[in-house]
Amino acid sequence: MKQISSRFSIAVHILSLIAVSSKDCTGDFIAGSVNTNPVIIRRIMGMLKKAGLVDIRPGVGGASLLKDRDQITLLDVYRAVEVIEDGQLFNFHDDPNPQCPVGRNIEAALRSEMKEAQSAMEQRLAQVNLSQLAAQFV
Amino acid sequence: MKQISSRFSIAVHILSLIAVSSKDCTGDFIAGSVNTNPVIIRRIMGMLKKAGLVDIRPGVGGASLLKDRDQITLLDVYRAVEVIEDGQLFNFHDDPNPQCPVGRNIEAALRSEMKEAQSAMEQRLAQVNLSQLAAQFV
DNA sequence: CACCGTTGTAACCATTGTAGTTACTACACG
DNA sequence: CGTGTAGTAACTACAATGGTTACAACGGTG
Repeated sequence: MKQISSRFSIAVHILSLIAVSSKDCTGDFIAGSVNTNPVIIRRIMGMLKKAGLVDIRPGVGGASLLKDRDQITLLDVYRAVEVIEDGQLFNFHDDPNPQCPVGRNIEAALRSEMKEAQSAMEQRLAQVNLSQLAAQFV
Repeated sequence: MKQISSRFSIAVHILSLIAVSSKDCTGDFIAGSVNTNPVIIRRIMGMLKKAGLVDIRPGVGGASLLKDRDQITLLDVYRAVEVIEDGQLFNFHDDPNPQCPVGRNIEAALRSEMKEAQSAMEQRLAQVNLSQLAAQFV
């Protein structure tokens, strides 16, 4: 299966850098720490900006957090960069046969469980914020 | 992002059919209820067979469960069909820069949280078995 | 045994998401 | 104005997915 995109881990990396770094964080500087192309960083920072997590200064460069470090959770970051259709982690096969009792009823039953499982994961992500994470790499 | 493959929902559909159906479940019959190509069904049933969940009779056709309905959880099905590298739902970007304090330490910290989030989802899937699901479509 | 329906695969295709690259424009400041 | 940065568009390469056709292997039944 396709894993959840590394955009998420890169985004967390970006925000951590901005959080702990006193100096100006330019896209190229971040790209050096993440070890990837600056355009990748700019794309993801664009998503973080759109989500209202960071402020980016065009022209002169540099980024800063728009919220307090302990107000940004991993779920916020996940939601900012993992744009899925309808936010549904699980895919459901199209058009089960309504003539069949199983085909007719399985969708509602299974979708409910899928939603619960996804929610369990998201709740766990919501428990961790940037401060807690940054404290782990002293 | 790419959603979790519909193989999972189809696999649950297949097992539900086998569980509630008294007559022989052939691949073509199941394909009719799922509303897809029989080869898709055979591929997924092959995974379920390899996982030890079902027994399939070649030649004459027909499948049956190898475990009791309440001994097969959604997590069993998920693990049977969603084969990910190392079983890791989250992807982590390669080779953060070890020269940078953030790049050097973020991987361990973040991987730990990713593991917890994935585990939370899987634990939720493990709470539901085929009997409970089948009971929902009376 | 011959036939028939089924399972088990291999091969191929179109579509989509991902990650990366190059190139260019827009912007802010000294 | 010149420099360095952000913001994008366009393109490539690669992999997963879902689907399709085709064919071999298998197991009963007439």
